[in-house]
Amino acid sequence: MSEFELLEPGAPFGGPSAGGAPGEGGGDPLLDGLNPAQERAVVSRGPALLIVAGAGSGKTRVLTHRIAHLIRNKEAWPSQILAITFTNKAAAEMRERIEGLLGDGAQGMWISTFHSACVRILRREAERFGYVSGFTIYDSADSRALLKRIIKELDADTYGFTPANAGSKISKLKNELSDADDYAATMNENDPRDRLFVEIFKMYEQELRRANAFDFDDLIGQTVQLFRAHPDVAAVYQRRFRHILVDEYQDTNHAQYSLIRELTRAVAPEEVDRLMPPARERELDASGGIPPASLTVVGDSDQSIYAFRGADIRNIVEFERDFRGAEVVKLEQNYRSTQNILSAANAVIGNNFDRQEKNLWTAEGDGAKIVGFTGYSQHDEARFVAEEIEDLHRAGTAYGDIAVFYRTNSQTRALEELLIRSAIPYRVLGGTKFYERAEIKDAMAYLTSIANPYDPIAWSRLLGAPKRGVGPMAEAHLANFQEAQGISFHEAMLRADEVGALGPKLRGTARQLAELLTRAARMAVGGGATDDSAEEAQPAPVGDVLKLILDETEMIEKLRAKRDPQDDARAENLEELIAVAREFDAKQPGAGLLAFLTEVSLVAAADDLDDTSGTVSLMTMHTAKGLEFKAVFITGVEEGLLPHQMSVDEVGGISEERRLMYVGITRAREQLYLTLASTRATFGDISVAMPSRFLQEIPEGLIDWRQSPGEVTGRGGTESRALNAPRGSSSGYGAGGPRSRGRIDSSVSFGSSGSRGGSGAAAVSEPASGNMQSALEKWRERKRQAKAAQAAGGGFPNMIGGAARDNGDLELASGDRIRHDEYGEGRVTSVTGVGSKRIAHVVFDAVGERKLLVKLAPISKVD
DNA sequence: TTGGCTGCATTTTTT
DNA sequence: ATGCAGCCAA
Repeated sequence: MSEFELLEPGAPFGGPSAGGAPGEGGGDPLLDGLNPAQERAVVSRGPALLIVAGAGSGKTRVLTHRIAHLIRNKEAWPSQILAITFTNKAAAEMRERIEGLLGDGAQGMWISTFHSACVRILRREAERFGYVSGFTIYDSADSRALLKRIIKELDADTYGFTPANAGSKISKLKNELSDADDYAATMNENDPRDRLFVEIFKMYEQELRRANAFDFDDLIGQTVQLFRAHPDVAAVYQRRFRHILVDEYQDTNHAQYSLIRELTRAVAPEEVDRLMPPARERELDASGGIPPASLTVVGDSDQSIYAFRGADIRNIVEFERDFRGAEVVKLEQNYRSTQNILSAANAVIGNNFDRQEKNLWTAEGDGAKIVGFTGYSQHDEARFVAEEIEDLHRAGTAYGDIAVFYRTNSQTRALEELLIRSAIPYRVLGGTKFYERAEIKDAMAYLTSIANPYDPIAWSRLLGAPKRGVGPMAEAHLANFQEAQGISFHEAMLRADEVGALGPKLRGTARQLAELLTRAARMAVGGGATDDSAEEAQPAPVGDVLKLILDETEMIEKLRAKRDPQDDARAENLEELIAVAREFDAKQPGAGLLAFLTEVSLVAAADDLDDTSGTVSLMTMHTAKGLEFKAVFITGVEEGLLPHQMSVDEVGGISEERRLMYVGITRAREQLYLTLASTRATFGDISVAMPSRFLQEIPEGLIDWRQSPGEVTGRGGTESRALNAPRGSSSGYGAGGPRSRGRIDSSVSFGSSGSRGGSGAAAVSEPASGNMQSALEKWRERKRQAKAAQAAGGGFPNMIGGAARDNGDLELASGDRIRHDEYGEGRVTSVTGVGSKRIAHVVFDAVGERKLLVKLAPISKVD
């Protein structure tokens, strides 16, 4: 491949810097404006370097400048650089910044994620170990689909196995580079569950191989195995990459660590002799081997938040012991946040006992105080967030500079609802990703199957989408035939006539489908030219292949023909997919179907951040890592949520949650909001939420409570103080500045007729002190208002009323007269259910009998 | 075989 | 509350 040609010119290897003495300032533009620690991190040379980079300490700058410095000084060729990041987004940004420093000089560098780098290697070397270069990459949904079949076949569900738990167990093992045999060797022989798991694991591996597919974890693990089993293959990369740089090193797992180890191994003299092309004199050390690559890792153990998926914090903690002669540079000066924000971050993280001391500081000022707010419910909390965002926006902060973080994806609902209502443009990062949508997966299944006609998951999926009368029975017959003949699924369908059990109609359908896939496959590789002319045979653009599939299957038309408005959205998503493919074709002409599939498989949540301009960003705190915003809201700062309930019994769980909180806090440049709710609905039931312990770890002077937890629970006293609520010296509700607090309550009834807007605004416009008395008073006032709102009736039934409306303690009994916004008046015949699930059976005068959820229905009592 | 209905589990974070 | 899975009827 062409990358290797870049090795040609004689390059000095890790030797004394050939040119311009670094470090002497000397107006080197790459060192201008760096602080001493940063400069050291750029110019240091040696076998290994650990850059301990606190949040916001300019590590990307250091990393990019270090690479540019190596190139500029002719210490390395671009092709000898391997830079590994965690997300594609980070990789793209790094490449961009290096190009900014070097121009075209960045050509030929490998700047990618662990996963992309491994795919690249595996595709090139796949044949060596029984795979084909066109292998499919299974995402977790695909893995689960496969596991589901296996568990069913083994009847393992009766032992409590689910695709999810078996999958995560397998994933954990693979991250440790263990296989089924390793597990079998250490398991309890007498435990049937263990033995069954080994069965599942083995069958899973076998099926993956048969499908010519890798799962996510394999990408790393198999690359390591490849290097270990084939030293000559490893030597190619060990020789090639002279400088390896790894970002977010604290989040590497054992497999990734091993990969780095393999890549930074010296090449033994006897391997050198087998190298193609022959090694050059200057590449060799005294023994006749090739010396190990230099390794630079950047990380911050305080930001390690992926232990749950195998990240091993020891990788960074023990780096110095691991890589002899390693130098350590600490970056502690923060260039991102105000001192108040940093103090809060330091205070929180300081409660983790087993950490290296590190203190972020900034030369900038204290900045604004952190704002705290406690809502009565998650809707109340969300409303506060929405209103603050409006205020920020009015005051000149762009929407794109604002982010809202949360612990779990399910928290987006309430937030989205209020943002929509407030007409605030926003986007949700992560969560249900574009490529996880059913219709997109359907369409992608065709492309996957074209690239890999042995993939049963893709094939099975495309059979049923769109519906064409092929059910489980027909699928099983075809699959059996496929397996018995050892042919691809496409061939099996092409020869459907030989499958006795199939009716004539199904045979026809199968053949037709096979012909379409074959035609598309021929298009994808290049017009089906003969071997000799293969070079001229141009592979068709991915967009054209996709278009052919969608046209022939009429997937879009069929969706449009349905009545459900959701299906219109699905059709649009498919149009969007075509656009995505076309864009890919334009950006990487001739890259081909396989490259497109790879890219799609490896896009991460944070990757589609690119076009964040003009919208508020919503994301989990995990997704937020590596990003920064002028204003940040951290929501749901409650016990059970942050720290999450699931983490409390796990060893080290709380510490990890604390680091997550730390990551969240340190994303903010100027303004930080911490919000929570005193009650939260989970599974439809409402439960009381306690403020997070992390709140108490923040010095009280740093937080300006707009509404403290004490005020909201009504049990003010103790909690107020514990939670730094302003005692007496309240900066309470409404005293916060030139804003009209009234909006908070008026928006409760947003969407209903404006008839009671006035009273709502009046009710809370008076400043209140943070004591219990007034908190209670306010709470009562709120209730009164809510009642008044109901009594007023009227309003728009279609507004997202459910959330804002909460009839709460509305008591109904058989015989009561009520008024419904839509149905008019009626009489209650009975009330069933309890609590929030009470249902009123009502006979309406106009429309007859209806069943209504008392809590949420737009109803009120008529006296 | 499909589509609709009912019942149930769901909520930790992701390359 | 919602979405998915499994069951049943057409």
